[in-house]
Amino acid sequence: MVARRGRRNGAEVPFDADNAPTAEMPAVTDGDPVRVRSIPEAAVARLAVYLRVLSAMAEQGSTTVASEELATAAGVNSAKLRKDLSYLGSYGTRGVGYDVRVLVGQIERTLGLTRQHKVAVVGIGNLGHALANYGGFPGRGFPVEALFDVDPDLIGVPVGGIPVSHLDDIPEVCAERGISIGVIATPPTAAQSVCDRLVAGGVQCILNFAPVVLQVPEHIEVRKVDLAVELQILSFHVARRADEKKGSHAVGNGMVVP
Amino acid sequence: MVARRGRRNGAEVPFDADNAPTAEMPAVTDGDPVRVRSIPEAAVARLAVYLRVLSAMAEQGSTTVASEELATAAGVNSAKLRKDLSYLGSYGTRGVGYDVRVLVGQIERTLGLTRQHKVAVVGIGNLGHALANYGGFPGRGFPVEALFDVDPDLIGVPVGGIPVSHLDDIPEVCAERGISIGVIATPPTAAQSVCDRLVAGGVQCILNFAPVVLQVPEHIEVRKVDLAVELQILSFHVARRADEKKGSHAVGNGMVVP
DNA sequence: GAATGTGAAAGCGTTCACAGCG
DNA sequence: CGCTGTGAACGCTTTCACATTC
Repeated sequence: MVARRGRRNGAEVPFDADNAPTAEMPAVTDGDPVRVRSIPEAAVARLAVYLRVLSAMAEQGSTTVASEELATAAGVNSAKLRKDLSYLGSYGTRGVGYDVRVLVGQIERTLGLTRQHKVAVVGIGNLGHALANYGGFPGRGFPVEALFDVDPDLIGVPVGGIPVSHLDDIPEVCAERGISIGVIATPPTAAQSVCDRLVAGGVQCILNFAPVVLQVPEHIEVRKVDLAVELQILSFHVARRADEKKGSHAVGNGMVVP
Repeated sequence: MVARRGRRNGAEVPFDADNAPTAEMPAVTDGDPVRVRSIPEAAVARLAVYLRVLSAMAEQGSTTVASEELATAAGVNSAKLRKDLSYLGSYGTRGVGYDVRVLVGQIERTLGLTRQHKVAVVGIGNLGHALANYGGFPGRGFPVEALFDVDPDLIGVPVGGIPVSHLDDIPEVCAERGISIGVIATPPTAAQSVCDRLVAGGVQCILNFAPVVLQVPEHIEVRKVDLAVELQILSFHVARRADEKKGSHAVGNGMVVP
């Protein structure tokens, strides 16, 4: 996966390649004082997955879960899972497992999900439409509060309950409504300019669906979702597999081409 | 199940790198034509990005490009870029740079883009619709050749030129049409069952938009695109930043005290 | 007995810095 | 001289394995 990674551009920074995911915090105990040791970026992504699995388990009435079980459900191995959870602190009970609700709470806190993050979607084409209609976005906590497009026919039309505004109004509207996450679902040509306006509007993070490498200031976090890249990675694996005729030994499914 | 982790080797040629984890091949790679070695997964993802940038450059008439320039355009540093390209072989000219067209060709070949990969989209809701309408999918080479849904009102209706079939017909239709990539855009509850049927239909790779961890046989490659996870990662960074008022002093990677 | 939490080791991936070549 | 190609150093992740705790 992934693989991923967002920001970074700033061409020539002398030293300080920054980018080190560090997040430190004061200490201890439960309650609100979050204790955030620096958590590896890779672990953060998995925490979100664990959270989903745990939520499902909670709904089904599970109260505790062992690392092995949770790991399996999340598609990782148990050592990794325990290590990941250990970044949150020690919330398990030896010989028993983890309390599901406690863990849900801890992960939510760590991921900052106790706060709401208002989302703007830019580009109300097929994809933007789909995103806007997700209605309150996955698992709530990410309400869509602004939509933008250039198409005059769309301006003012409500999509998923929110009227579409014009691209030109991005900075004001975002600032006004306190948008913290901008989603770019425009054609590639518009993406950079949209991005700049989002930044101008005070947005802190950007989720970019446009196939472009965005240039952003240091302090803006960017994640990209690139369909073409995903498909090409899959294509690579298909090709690799096809060339793997060599392995000979009992590989299930032969399918070789001389 | 465990997250997969494939052995990866190169894409090409009779020779099969011994693919043992550690070993780099001894340097002896002389100017041989395309001798393969294993390409890191992370590099593969970037190759796709380089390819896009290079194609754009080619269209604008560039014939050669230096690593520094290409790297900047792709949002990486030049050392990484050169390393990545070196996995393809030596196609640059010292003191000059890379020939754009040659590089495009090499990357396409490595990514398996010289072949077509037929795509099926399952779940013709908002997102599936958007995907189906991408029409021939990003950058051609990934024609959508089958659509599936459960909704009786949708069956038979053409979307983006392809009539929608029923989920139950996934195995037959996929096998018939030689689908190699399945895209899952269904609600989470349906995803695993859809996945199983795609596999039964001979699909080799799956791109999963549903927020579920899919269980698949060893030989199937899965990539997931998870909106909720992306947003939660961004949320984490917002939270981290908010808590960062603490270290106060300038960016310099403050290793803060507990 | 059972399962967590974690140092230490093993793998990977990125960056450095320079040799090598046009 | 300029720029590629790459061994080697470095740092992040994952895995191992076991002491620790309930």
